[in-house]
Amino acid sequence: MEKRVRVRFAPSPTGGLHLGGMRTVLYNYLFAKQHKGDFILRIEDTDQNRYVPGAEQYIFDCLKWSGLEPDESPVHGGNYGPYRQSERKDIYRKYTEQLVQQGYAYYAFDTPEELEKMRHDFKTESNPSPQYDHSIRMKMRNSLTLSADETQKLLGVNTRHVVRIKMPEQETVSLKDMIRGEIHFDTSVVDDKVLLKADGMPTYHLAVVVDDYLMKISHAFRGEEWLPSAPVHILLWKYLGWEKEMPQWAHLPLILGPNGKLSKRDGAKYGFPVFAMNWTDPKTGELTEGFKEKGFLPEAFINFLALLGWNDGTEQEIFTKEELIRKFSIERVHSGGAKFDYEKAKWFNHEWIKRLPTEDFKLKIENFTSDAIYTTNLIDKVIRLVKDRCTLLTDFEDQSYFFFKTPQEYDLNVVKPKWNDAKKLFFAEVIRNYELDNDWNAATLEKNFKEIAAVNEIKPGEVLLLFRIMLVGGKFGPGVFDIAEVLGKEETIHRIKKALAAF
RNA sequence: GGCCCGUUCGUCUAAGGGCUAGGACACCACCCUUUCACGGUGGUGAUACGGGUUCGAAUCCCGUACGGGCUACCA
Repeated sequence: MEKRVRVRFAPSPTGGLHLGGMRTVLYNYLFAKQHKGDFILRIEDTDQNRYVPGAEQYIFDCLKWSGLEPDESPVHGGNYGPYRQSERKDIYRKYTEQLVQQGYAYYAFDTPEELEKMRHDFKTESNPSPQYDHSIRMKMRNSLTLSADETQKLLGVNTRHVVRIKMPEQETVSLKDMIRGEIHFDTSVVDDKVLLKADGMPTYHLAVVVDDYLMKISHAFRGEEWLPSAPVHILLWKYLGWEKEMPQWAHLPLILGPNGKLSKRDGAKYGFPVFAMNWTDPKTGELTEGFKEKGFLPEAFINFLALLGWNDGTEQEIFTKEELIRKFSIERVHSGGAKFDYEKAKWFNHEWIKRLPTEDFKLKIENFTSDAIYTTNLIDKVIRLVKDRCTLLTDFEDQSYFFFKTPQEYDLNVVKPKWNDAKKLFFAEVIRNYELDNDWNAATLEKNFKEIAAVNEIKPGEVLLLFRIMLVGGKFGPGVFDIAEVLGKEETIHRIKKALAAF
């Protein structure tokens, strides 16, 4: 049977597209691709209050950058549309009516004020948050307590109402989770969840069941936070007569921050991204940083995300997307939450940068490097020398600017104690020697440099560091003769002369 | 409060009744490099606690503690 795996998002980045949400996408994607099935994205536009302009496109951009594009979605289309819930209101209404007729659900006319009063009146020390459940529902205004005539009258004049599921008393609902095994719930402690809201839009509980059935979803993986409402969904599958077609469930563990669950705030507070890409909230103007703009490769992003709660049982840590598709198994996903470690995430990125061919690296750093540097003819040579020193793509310019700019200042603290007339003469000789050099490669440059030092009875250690300061200004950078080779004869000699004047 | 989920080095994790509990990140030391990184070698460091089952428990069972989630006309 064909596998159809789906993930759902609210059109609001905070509604699920942080690290945890992205990992949910990733696991759904890997499972679908492994079984040659379809990966389906749904958009949860059931709550207009949560809708954020531009968020839907942003979600797709993030998936595209990560290489996790869905096969079916509101923007990609498919044979099971429409894919937006706001366009499926009639469908939800129809199944809701069916549930009411069969006695599995009921109309509730309680106003928000009445609900609030209920929560206040029934609040006790041992029950701080009373629920609309079997013990309360007969004390409220709904089609269970009202006569049929009264109910019809209220409905006839379009009284605002919701439809609630009628949770049975003292039944045990069991769920078989692919990660956690069998889980049991007592229906007495689950409340009568709203299925259809007063505005005619479904809640998640109704939509997830109706959509999954109609769209022939075979596997549904979602965050652990959904576990408590799973009995509602299972009962709905049963009540609607679709139990045999119910998807297989897996509830993924949470991703935690430095203290407690990972939040958008953690990112700002500890200086690491929690979103795949930069997001500017159009309402507040607040910017949340993304891994992309921070200088991460998408390959590294999905690699560390996949390993946050899963491994293949070997000691392998670096996986390509293709390897992940091949080796992923939902059964090996952990049941416990995982704390996000930014240092390790950076390590993954470094590993991926080291594996990147220089031509690919060059393409990746284009947006992180100023034009003045990127367009020089030295760039390819510099990349070869500097690439492996970059942990983030943004590191490149810091690691290479001195190739393109003659030092204006020198680390004189290093120079002073070593500087004397003998060194001055030594470098004058180096200049003379290098001026005659037609080969200009690091090996001969080093050989000649050390020969001159030997002749002058100077230990190479006495002058190597000075040479470095002359070329780059400080104690940093790749091998000093490699730098000289890339700089070229003219610039190298120019820098020595300039430094000689400045020391 | 109730319900549900969870707990192995600081962090991510391996070990599914049987050797000195293995690896990675981070940290430390040494080597390499007369810079800083990379790299190499080594080191510090964990089965939450208490019972039970068993010849034998990180592993199975019970309890406790701790952490997390849910408890909306949000997802």
